Amino acid sequence: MKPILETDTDFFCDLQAPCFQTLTTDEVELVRTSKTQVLFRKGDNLTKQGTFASYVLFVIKGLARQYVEGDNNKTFNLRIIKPGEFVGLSSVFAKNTFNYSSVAITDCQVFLVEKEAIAQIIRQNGTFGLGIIRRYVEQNSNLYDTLRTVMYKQMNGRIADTLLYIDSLKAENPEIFQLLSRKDLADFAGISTESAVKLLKSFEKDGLIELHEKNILVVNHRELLEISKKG
Amino acid sequence: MKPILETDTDFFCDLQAPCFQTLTTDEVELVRTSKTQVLFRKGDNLTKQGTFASYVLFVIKGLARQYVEGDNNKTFNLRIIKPGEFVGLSSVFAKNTFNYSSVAITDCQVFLVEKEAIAQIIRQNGTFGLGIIRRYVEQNSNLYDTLRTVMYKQMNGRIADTLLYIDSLKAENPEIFQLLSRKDLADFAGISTESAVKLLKSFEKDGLIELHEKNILVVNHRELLEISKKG
DNA sequence: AACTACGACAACTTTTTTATTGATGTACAT
DNA sequence: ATGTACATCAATAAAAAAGTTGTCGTAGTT
Repeated sequence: MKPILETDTDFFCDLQAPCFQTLTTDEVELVRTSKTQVLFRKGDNLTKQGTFASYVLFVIKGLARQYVEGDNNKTFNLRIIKPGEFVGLSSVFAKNTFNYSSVAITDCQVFLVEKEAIAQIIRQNGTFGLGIIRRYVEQNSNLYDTLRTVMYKQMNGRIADTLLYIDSLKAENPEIFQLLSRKDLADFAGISTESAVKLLKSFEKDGLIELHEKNILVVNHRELLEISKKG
Repeated sequence: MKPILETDTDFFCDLQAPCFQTLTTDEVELVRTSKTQVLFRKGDNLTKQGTFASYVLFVIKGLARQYVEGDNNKTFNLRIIKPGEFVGLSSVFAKNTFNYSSVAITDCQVFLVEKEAIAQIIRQNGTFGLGIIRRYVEQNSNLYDTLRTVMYKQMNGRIADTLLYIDSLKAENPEIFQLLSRKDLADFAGISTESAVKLLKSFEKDGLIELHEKNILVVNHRELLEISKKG
């Protein structure tokens, strides 16, 4: 019997992703030997906040939602994780545990690399390290934006931000809105589900967006941006 | 701001579980410093088949379902994980990855111990090791039973086995059947959901069980056992 | 060839989850 | 004190998932 979900060979774009292009043959080999590939099905957790993190995840295919968990079932959505992105990078450098959870919103083909291998490669391959740092910096910057949004904006601005963010993913993932419930959107904006529903209706009435079941069409991008800025 | 889900102190039965009673003060300290505690919510994965396993999970509270994943969305349920049980023990000794998935069927308070700590304690505390081995052996034996069931029994025997197994958990967890769907039961028996539904009805007609929505009452234990034996 | 033991599919019903709406309460700002 | 910006609750509607049943096909048995 052969293992079913962990075969190396059945996924052609193995280490084809841009960020691995700078690796030497040896380094590719190191990654290859210390990696495993897993299919996360829609609904599976890629990471669970608080569990030990001994590896980094790299999404090859599929979409996931990253969120932080608070008390009594509150969740706050941070971002949509796309193919080509890492999850749990901080485990390599600092914290021993994942500081957020993430869940597949479509089936996700992911590979996992043990953190020691990543650390080793960064040590010896500056270009690769630079790429990692770049990603890190960007995530960090996004976090600041999010923080600002949560601290200073109110409902309208927040949901506008959320809509703009999700809409920005639509080019690559036209089905993205269908994958998110009203609660998911609310949790991106950090407002109650009911408020989200009401605001969406109100935005629709004002001709900013169109609601087609779960799909949302941004009609007046400019004005949404305005609302986002006003806060 | 204090961390929300990982506090040490907010769960009194910390290391009260029987299997930790033989630990010395030092050993308790070792566990304590290399553990983290996490609340898995209903539906969260405790483990995902194929991911790197650098720790062992110990369930303090709540129930989970352990299963193996096959091709195209087939899952086969292995057991219900109860409080006081370990998940992912094999990661300590052998395989570097979890060889099964598990998912919380109620909220689960769990603590995670890094495998090196467990290994260290086993090295120095034979009694503790013995307990671990005992668990291991039992799980192993159960696996053989399962294998036999799957290989040699047919529908009636399989679903009878499943009913008897779940029923055996009912004393401690009266709500257990309500936590499982027909598909879950079918996946314990390794048969199709439709077959499971039909068999349950037929067992009810024959007076072996009573179906009250999702709850199932085993009426004729003896005869079910008979069916299980006949295969 | 007829039979048995299933799984797969389709149609349908029931249950559960998600979405929606209005009403009420509260804290904070003006 | 009054208004604004929400959350929360409750009631309901709509959508999705789970459960049910009958029919059929196929593979292995007798």
